[in-house]
Amino acid sequence: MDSDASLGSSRASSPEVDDIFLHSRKGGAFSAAVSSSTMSDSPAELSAELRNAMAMAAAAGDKLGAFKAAAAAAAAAAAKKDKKQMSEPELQQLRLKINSRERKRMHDLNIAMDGLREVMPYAHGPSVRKLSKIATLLLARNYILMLTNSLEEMKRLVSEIYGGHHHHAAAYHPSACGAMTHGSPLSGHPVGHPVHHPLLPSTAATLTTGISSVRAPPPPPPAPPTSHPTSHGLLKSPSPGSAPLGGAFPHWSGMPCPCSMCQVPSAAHHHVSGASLSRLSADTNVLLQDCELKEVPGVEDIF
DNA sequence: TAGGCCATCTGGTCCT
DNA sequence: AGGACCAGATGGCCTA
Repeated sequence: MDSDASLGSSRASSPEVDDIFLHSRKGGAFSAAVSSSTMSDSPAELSAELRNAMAMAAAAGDKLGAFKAAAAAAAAAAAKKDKKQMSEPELQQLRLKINSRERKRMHDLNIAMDGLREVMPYAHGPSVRKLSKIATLLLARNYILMLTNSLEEMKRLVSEIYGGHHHHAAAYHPSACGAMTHGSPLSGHPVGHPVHHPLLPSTAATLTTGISSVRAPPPPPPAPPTSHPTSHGLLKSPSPGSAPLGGAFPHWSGMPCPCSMCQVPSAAHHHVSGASLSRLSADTNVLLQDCELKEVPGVEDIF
């Protein structure tokens, strides 16, 4: 049906997104997200030849598939000739085929972006605006840095517990996290780094399988925000019944909060144009809802 | 209404 | 040669 299926990547370094998100795309959420984009597959200036092909194919199937099939067929025929020798309709078919590929590529990119959004610790739900692409990327970067810091901190603590040397103590996470403001030395640090640790429940599995696991139905309304006193238990497991990193983000009680206390050092700051800051700040406010932190410390603290 | 975000088209370049 | 990748242009939609 879909000629795009035959237009798979030819690069070994480009894993087919269908493979990665196979199960997810069978669900409704992704499909809806992807199909929400407008498909202008029927330009007004279609050649009569193409319209005929489309009409014939459309009789047997859906319009988009028919269109793509016709375009692919024509393009395949046209491809045998030199571009300079191709007729106008043939060039048009080729152009349509290329456009279709590019659309698919961008759709795949958006699917990956949605997958990234799903594992990001921010409020999900129909009433919450989706993170923009740039905000998603910046948050993801920060999140990774945060997890990295947490991992190092845990390594340090473990070495302390087992009588190891106190190497690079306080070198990581010099913020208020730790013994200072979070009640206990361990509180305030997120669970979820993909490295299995004997003292912690393995989260590697959930992190990796969450990507390809079956996507849950459309996200439920945002989970009740968890406040600091209860949300920073380091060793807490995900709440029962929640799908770890799949579907709507289950708001792990141990998830890192994006508040300024838990943010990475300022070295992680990046360059964001002033014009973008207002929008990013707006997006950031969504993140802060999880923490019940209404004061926005400034975008620099988040991104 | 301006600005931001996004999808799409398009031509060029790079890679396999 | 074909396809992936990239960036610029364009137009639509939405929000402050």
